[in-house]
This record gives sequence, C-alpha cells and structure tokens, in this order.
Amino acid sequence: MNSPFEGLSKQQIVKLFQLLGVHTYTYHKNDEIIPTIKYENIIGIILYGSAQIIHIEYNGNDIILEQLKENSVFGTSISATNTETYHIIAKEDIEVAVIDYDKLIHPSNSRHSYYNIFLRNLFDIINEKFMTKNERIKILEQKQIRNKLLAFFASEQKKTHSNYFIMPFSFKDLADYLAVNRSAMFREIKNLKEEGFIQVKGKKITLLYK
Amino acid sequence: MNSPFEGLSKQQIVKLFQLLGVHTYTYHKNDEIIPTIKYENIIGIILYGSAQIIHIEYNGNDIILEQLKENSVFGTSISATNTETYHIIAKEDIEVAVIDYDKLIHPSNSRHSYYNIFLRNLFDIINEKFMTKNERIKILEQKQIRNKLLAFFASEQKKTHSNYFIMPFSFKDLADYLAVNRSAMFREIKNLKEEGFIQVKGKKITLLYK
DNA sequence: ATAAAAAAGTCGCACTTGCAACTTTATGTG
DNA sequence: CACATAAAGTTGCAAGTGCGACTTTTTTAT
Repeated sequence: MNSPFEGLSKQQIVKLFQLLGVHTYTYHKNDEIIPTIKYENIIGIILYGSAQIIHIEYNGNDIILEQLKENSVFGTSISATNTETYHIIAKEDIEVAVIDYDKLIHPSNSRHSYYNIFLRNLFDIINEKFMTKNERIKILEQKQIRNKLLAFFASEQKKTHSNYFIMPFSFKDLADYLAVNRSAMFREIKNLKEEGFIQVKGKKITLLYK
Repeated sequence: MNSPFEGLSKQQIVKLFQLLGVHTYTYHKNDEIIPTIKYENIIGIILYGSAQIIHIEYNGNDIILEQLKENSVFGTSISATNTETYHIIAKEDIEVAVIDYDKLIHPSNSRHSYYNIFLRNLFDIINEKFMTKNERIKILEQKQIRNKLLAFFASEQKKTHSNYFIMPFSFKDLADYLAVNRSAMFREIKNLKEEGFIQVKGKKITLLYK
C-alpha cells in the first residue's frame, strides 16, 4: 500500500539511488529473483510487477511467505529470507531495485532530506509488514481449521468494512496460508456453507453472521 | 539482543529523549503496562525489567506473543498490539520509555547524528524481530505437533550450536507458542523420548538424531 | 478452438489432536 | 516448614484432520 518513494520527486529518487548505489534488475515471469545474490544483505524494492516469497520445506512442500507487488519491499529483515530454502519468484515481468543494506544504514552522507524521508517511509512499510505477519500468526494460532477460516474471514472483512470480501488468492494458496490440508479446508468451507455461516461465489465470500 | 541506544553517549540519549518528547514510566510486577495509552501510536523501550505481550482470545485463552526484556522495543508496528485483546504485563519491576510514533518519524529536527544513529539501531532491532516472527511462522506452518516440535528444536539448536539447548520458557508456554494442546504436546514429547529422538532433563533437551 | 494443466470440489479411512479429568512433582510465599 | 498454587506429566475418548484418489470445472497456452 505505502510506497517507499512517497513524498520524493523523481530527481530526489535519482539522487537517492546514487547515494545508496542502487542497481536495478529485470526478470521474466517464473524467474527466480536474484538467485545469485544472497538476500540477507540487501533490500529489494519492486518497481513494477509482482512476485511471491516461497519457502520450500525439507519434504518438498512449498509455502507462500509473502506476496510482493509494485512498491513492495523485501530483503533480510525487511521481510524474510534468511536461508537457501527461501525463493522469490516473479509472477509476471518485473523490475527490482536492489540496495545494499550496509549502504542504507551507513550512507556516505545521511543528512539529505530525501534520505531521511526514504528511511521514514521504510519504517511505515515495516509497520505494515508487522501488522500483516501478526495477522497471520493470529490465524495460525487457531487450533481448528474452522477457527482459522473464521479468523481469516474477520481479517479480510476488516479491510473491506462490509460483510463480504474478495479472496486475494486461490483456495489452494489459502490452504497453504492457513497451513492446513487443502481438502480438509474445503470440507470445513462446505460445512460453513451448509450451516449458513457463509456464502461462496467464486472468489467472493459473504459472511452471514453478526 | 541489540540495544536501541548502541553507540550513543548518556548525554546524547538525554538529548534524544528531549527531541522526541520521551516520557518514562515505572510499573510493578504483574501490572499492565500503559493500560490507558493506546499502544498503536507509541513505541516503548524497556529500560530495565521484563514483560510479556499476551493476546487474549475470545474464548479466554491467552497466548504469549512476545517476551520483552531490557532494551526490548515494542509498540504498533515495531511489534504487535493493535487491538484491546493485547496486553503487556510486567514480569518484574520495570521502567519503560515511551516515544510518540509521530514524533519519532517527524521530529522537529532530523539532522542530529544521535537521531540518525537511533533510527538505524531501531532498524537493526526490527530486523531481529522479523527473524523471530518468521521463525515462529515457520514452526506454526507445520501441520503435525511432532513437526512443530522438531522445527522448534531446530530453531533453538541453531542458537546454541550444539546438540542440546535449554528451554527458554515452560512446557505450558511452549504449547501456547506452538499453538497446540498441552497434553497432546506432552504425548508427542513422550513418543519422541521413547523412540530415542530426544532426551529431556528438566528444561534441558538433548537431540539424539543427526 | 482445443488440448493440457491447474484449480476447485468431494469423500472414505486411518491417524492425530483437543479436551477433560486426573495424579504427581516443582515452585513459591507467609 | 507447610500450605497453596502452578507446572509437569498421563490417559481415554470423541472429534477433527491429513492424505490419497478421485471427478469436475476453470484457466492457460498453442
């Protein structure tokens, strides 16, 4: 939602990129982003396009850790990715700006206003990411699939301020997000439908309770 | 682990507190911290003592979201706490510095070196917190209690660099951390012991595999 | 337009888990 | 030291879930 470049003019962004020694890279759909550079020491910003951070488990299962779109920020810290089991895959053609983490926090000159604005924007983005992660944890903390679903619904509904919402990803991905078996999740969705709690039309889910 | 005041002299900290309009508060064991101020718009720093962020669910269950000790940072964003169902409880006598979030990112003057150092320190702390949260998510993503335990063991072992580690909290709290039923967790620990995977002596757990 | 691939949806069965109701062992606290 | 309180540990049973093997529908690519 927030852009790291909020409040910066094009010229300021150019200067910022010079100050921080930013390089940009382009990738095609399904490419792995920066497979050679270790994610740990960089911060990446999606300039356009979208991607997913996935985590591959020892058993071969892969889990979506994060959805990245235009202006999303990723990297160490700023998001995830501390081992070789994490991969960032472009979901469409994409351009990425890469900032060396050390240069970000120890620039040659930290007194430029555009640098300070950028840093504060990053803070806001981090806040948002924490919220997102906490939301996920709150959902994963639920012991039953039904409660995970209800927690997820509540979380999505909070964003739309109405009694329905559009699923932000596929049901398959939802099962991964909730960390439950896909068919067991469908069974529970079916139960919720039959018990009159929800209505499902494609990706539109309507909540019929309270 | 990292301190937000790393690299700052006592005088600089005093100036920083003035710049940011910091107030400090003291609490006694089992007090709720800042029950009146909404957590959303502040950042808190534990100056001494320890505390826990707990989350109370609709069914009355409470879950430890985070352990706070000296130099820990909490608040919106910087950690958790966006609804009334979150509480921060002092585990011992404690002093807390409270910074208004708006003042932090929009100080009257952002050109002081101590301000920039502080901001960068916060970044490092945030990185660490992200790591911690990702670690938790990686554990919660496991579908079976056994796998949650093994993921937790791996995560703890990584810190000690040997084949054993000391549990950082009680088994009861571990069950909450893994978001599983306590007695079901004990059953699985028993299985792991009987199958020769682990050895448990009080809070010391030794891993007997690979 | 059509084939191929992916996602959605269903179901039975075995296994895992939550839950309740305990007993036993630690940990305070006056 | 003794009493109270919390944590550790155990067990049976009912309920919930993972998994595999499907069918049907939707999406994507040629």
